Order: sequence, then structure tokens, then C-alpha cells
Amino acid sequence: MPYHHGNLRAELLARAAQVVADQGVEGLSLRSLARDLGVSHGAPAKHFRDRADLLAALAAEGVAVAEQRMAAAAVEAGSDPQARLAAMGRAYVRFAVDEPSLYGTVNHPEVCRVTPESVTRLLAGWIDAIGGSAPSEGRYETATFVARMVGAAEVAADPGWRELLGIEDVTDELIDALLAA
Amino acid sequence: MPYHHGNLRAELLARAAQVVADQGVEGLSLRSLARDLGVSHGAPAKHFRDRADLLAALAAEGVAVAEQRMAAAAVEAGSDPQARLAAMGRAYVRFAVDEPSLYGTVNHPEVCRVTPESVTRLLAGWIDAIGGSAPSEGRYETATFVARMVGAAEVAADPGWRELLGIEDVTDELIDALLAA
DNA sequence: GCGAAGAAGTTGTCAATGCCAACATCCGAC
DNA sequence: GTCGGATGTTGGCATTGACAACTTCTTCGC
Repeated sequence: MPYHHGNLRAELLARAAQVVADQGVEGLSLRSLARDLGVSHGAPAKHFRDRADLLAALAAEGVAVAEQRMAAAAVEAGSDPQARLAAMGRAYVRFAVDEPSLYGTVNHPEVCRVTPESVTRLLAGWIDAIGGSAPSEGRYETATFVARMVGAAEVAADPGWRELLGIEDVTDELIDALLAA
Repeated sequence: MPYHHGNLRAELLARAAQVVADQGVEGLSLRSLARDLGVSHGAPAKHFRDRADLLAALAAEGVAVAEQRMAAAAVEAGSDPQARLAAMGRAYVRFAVDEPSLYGTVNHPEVCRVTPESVTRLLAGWIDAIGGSAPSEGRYETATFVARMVGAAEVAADPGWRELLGIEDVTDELIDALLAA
């Protein structure tokens, strides 16, 4: 057993994602994480200042994934601003559905309080897209768009809502319906 | 100093609401609550089985308040089903904005995992309203409606979003824009 | 009145956790 | 080589949730 783990930071994040996936953010503990990886309880501190710092890193991963998906969708959608915007919205909802753990972490109140800039980064992409797209018809255009996005993702990502609403499998048709203006 | 506090359960809930309001759900601790109220650390256990039980009670309060507001709004809106539904939507968003602490508790992941039925109760009111109102135009009518509601409340209740979107004061006009079909 | 039963509160304890400090080991630059 | 920083370990402390045993008060039947 080598003294240096060699890849601890990455494995901490990976294991943390697993734990969050099936126990939620609240079930995450630095010490149990260390146990899972077979290192001492003080080891994680060398890579993450504290629990909040680890969660922030996990959230940053989530944001990066979301950004990546949205950017890819935008590229694929071509040059029409309206089409790009719609594609980004779909990509965001898909991200929420496909990676509920990451999505849940990014949007977790405990995490948002510490790093509110995460969401800001995501929004920046939308704002850009909106800014370059439609002339503002009402004063609340941006807010309305964001609300649609947030609501669609929240409902589509939550198994409880899905069961309640009878939308077990999230089709493109459903997403479009949720996002439809 | 009387041995029996006399009103401990209610005061625990009240103080808990305060703490949640300015420290979030994560900042809530049974022991500090007991200290705040001048009782021993074991006292809360006589009224709430554990921390989750207290949070569930707090969430139940929140759901009750929301239901009450929505019901009142529905009554005031008269008999037209469409108008009643719209009024309930507005009332829900107003609830989220006026009582961010209760709203946040009801929708907190930690709480939702334990008592998913809270949201179900709220939805029941909407479903009723919807069921009695419009003929279904698409297969996802209910889901779309719920997504709008959830998104509007989420955005309107979050100071971070509000600042980002430049919608500091939540007017009726804004709410209608967020909910507009 | 009174005595028992139960509700409400207290005290003590235990394991888990987050965080910190002191120490050990390994690696790379010079 | 050796020295310093990065990485890991160990020990310790305070806080917390949960539990058990005990005390005090209230209530209700008689």
C-alpha cells in the first residue's frame, strides 16, 4: 500500500458523486468518504478545505457538464438565434434528467448559498443567447424564459413529480411542451 | 422557573422557522434550539422524534399556509375555473415570495425525501382546478402547468435570481408574465 | 383528597462528524 | 544529496443526534 494515494482528489469527487446520487447531499461525510477510499480521515482536507469546498467542486463539475452540453447543442442548432436558444433549453433539461445527482448538487440550497456564482455562469449563456435573439416584447422576457427553464428542469428531474404527472419517460416532445412559449 | 415549559412544541417550531429563515435548513440544530429556548438538550425529543420530524412539521405548516392562501384566492376569483386556476397560481408564487423560509423548507431536498406527500397535497388542488377547467389540448397539459408554477415560484422566491434578472420587486404584472401560457 | 399513570423535562452517555494541529513520508527541484 | 513542499497520518476537541434512566408535574379515576 503506497503512502501516497496518487489520485485522491479525483477519486474523492467520483465517490462523492456516487454518495450524493443515492443518499443526497446531506448524506455526504468527509470521514465516510475517506473510509470508502481507504485513506485516513484527515486526508480529504489536503484536497478540499472543508465539506463546503468539496461540494463546491462537485457543483463546479456539474456546471461544467451543463455548459458543455448546452454549448454543444447550440453549435448543433446552427446559426439562428431562436433555434440556438431553444436547443440550449432542451439541453439543460436533458442535463437535469440525465444527471440528477449533478443537477441536484448544483441546485442544492446548501451549495447555492456558498457558491451562488454557479447558476450565474449558466445564466450567462442564456442571456447571451437571448440578447442576440429576439427583440424584447415585454419587460420580463428574460425572467419568463428563465422561469420556464427552471420549472421544466425541476419537474423533469424529480422522480416524484414525474410519477405524479404520469410522465415517466422524458421525451423530446415532453420537453418541448414544458418549454413552449 | 416552572418545570414545565407549557408551550414548548409551538415555540420550538417558531424558533426553528426563525433559524431556517436566516441560516437555512442546514443551520438547524435540535440542541441549539433547546439552548435558545432555555430548555435541556433532551427536551425537544418529547415533541419531535428527531430532526427530520421537526422539519416535517415545519414543512406541514408551510403546506398549510400555501393551501390556505390558494384556497382563499380561488374563492375570491369567483366561479370561472380558468380564473380560479390563475388565481391559485398567483397565490402560490406570492406564498413563495412572502414566506421564503417556509417555501424553502417545503421544497428542501432533505425534507422532500422524507415527506414527499407535502407537494402532492399542493398539487391535488391544482389538479382539481385543472380537471374542472379546460379540455386537454395536449397530452402534457398538466405537466406544463405545474412546470410553469414551479419555475415561477423558484425564480421569484430566490433573491439571487431576482437580482440577476433585475426583478427586485415582485409585482402582479411580473407574476402574470412568469405564469403566462 | 389521593394515588397511580402518563406527559413533559433533565441528565448522562455514546458514536459520528467537522475541523484543527502536530507529525510522518514521499517527490521533485536545485 | 538535501531540502522544501505536497500528500497522508494520528490525535484531539467541540458539536451534534440519538438513546436510556431518572425526576417532576398534571391529570384523572376513585
